[in-house]
Amino acid sequence: MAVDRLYALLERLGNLLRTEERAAGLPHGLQPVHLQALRYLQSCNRYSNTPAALTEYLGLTKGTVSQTLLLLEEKGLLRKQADTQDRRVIHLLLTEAGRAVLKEALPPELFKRALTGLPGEGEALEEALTGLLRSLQAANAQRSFGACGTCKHFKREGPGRFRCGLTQEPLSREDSQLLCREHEAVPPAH
Amino acid sequence: MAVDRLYALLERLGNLLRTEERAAGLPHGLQPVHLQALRYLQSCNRYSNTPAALTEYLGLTKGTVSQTLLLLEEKGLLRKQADTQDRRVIHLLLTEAGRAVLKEALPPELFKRALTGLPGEGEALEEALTGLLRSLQAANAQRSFGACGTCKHFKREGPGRFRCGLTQEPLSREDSQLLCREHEAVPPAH
DNA sequence: GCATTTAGTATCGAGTCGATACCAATCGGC
DNA sequence: GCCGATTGGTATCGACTCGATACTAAATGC
Repeated sequence: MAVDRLYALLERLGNLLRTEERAAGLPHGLQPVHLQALRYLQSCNRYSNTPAALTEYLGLTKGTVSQTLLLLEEKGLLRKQADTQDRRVIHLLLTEAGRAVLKEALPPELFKRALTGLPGEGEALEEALTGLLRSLQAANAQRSFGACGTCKHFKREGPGRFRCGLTQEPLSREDSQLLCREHEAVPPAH
Repeated sequence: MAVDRLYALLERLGNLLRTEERAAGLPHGLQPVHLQALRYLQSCNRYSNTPAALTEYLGLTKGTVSQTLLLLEEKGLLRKQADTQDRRVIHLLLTEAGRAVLKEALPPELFKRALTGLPGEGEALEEALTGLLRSLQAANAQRSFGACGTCKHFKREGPGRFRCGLTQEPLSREDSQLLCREHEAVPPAH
């Protein structure tokens, strides 16, 4: 029974967010999925700003995402840059216009206002939702797209010096806060 | 900053649910919004099973919802019944087939599985999400569509005997658990 | 080297969704 | 009562999402 109620709650919240997002994108002629793509590209690292990564993130098919990107490029909100190593790969970079739109539209004003009344800045809620999301992603065999610094491959080498255990690349403090498509959550301590 | 993270979390959860829902509806040729409509109609009371109420619940326009209902009626998942009092109003009733589809499809299997691992049956999460939803609905000047028994018009008249302070109608125990479009949350105690 | 896999694009059709226009019934003044 | 305003619902249209399928090109594996 509790499962049904939780499901209904999440569905309703999702719809509300979507409606808000639709309204927020309307002045710019953007749909919810466009804003979501822009937001992802703004917060992902340099290995995860490709159509394929975005496809996994959004949970859509690559054909659908390809169309979305075409539209965003036409509107001048992002540009494509060929990868120097792998000539099949394309990197998606937000333009200044893209950043500006995002800054104006997300999160929607009403969402921010509704959240100010939340107890304890919503820390507990954030933790609970993260747990739920990880659980759902695990059940779906989906990537988690967490922040680099919370990944099990993340290694501390000194004050302000980090490294990725997977690519062996050094990481800056800013890097550690970006989303990574290779992210794997640290298994919870028992 | 915490607002951004919370927003991202909710957006992602919403997308995941939507993807699940899409998959769950596919075998029946139904879209997410169709399942949502069926679920609402299953759990709302007899004053709230109209196109207008569903429109408010889903946050769409009445034209859009009218189309959705046309499709569901064609598929034999619901039937329409004219109101005896107000001849403009139509009541939407799930058919057996509609109930069957819903029972099979929602909540999606993976969601149920993901939730079993949640601490404390998710009671705390449910409470937090309810608070967030109410807050968002208030900010949006939207109706809350809560269960009748949690409404400020709900009156206890004795063991198992209730009454709605708005319509003055007597309510059964089952009535008290159904969603109502006139629902207004009890203001939180200070 | 050659089959397989992976990254991305192109095209098509089904369907959502909002906007606009419309009709019928009810309600509110008076 | 009566007439304008409001409410409940439908119809139609166009923009857009999304999945499915088919395709190209580059990389990978054996």
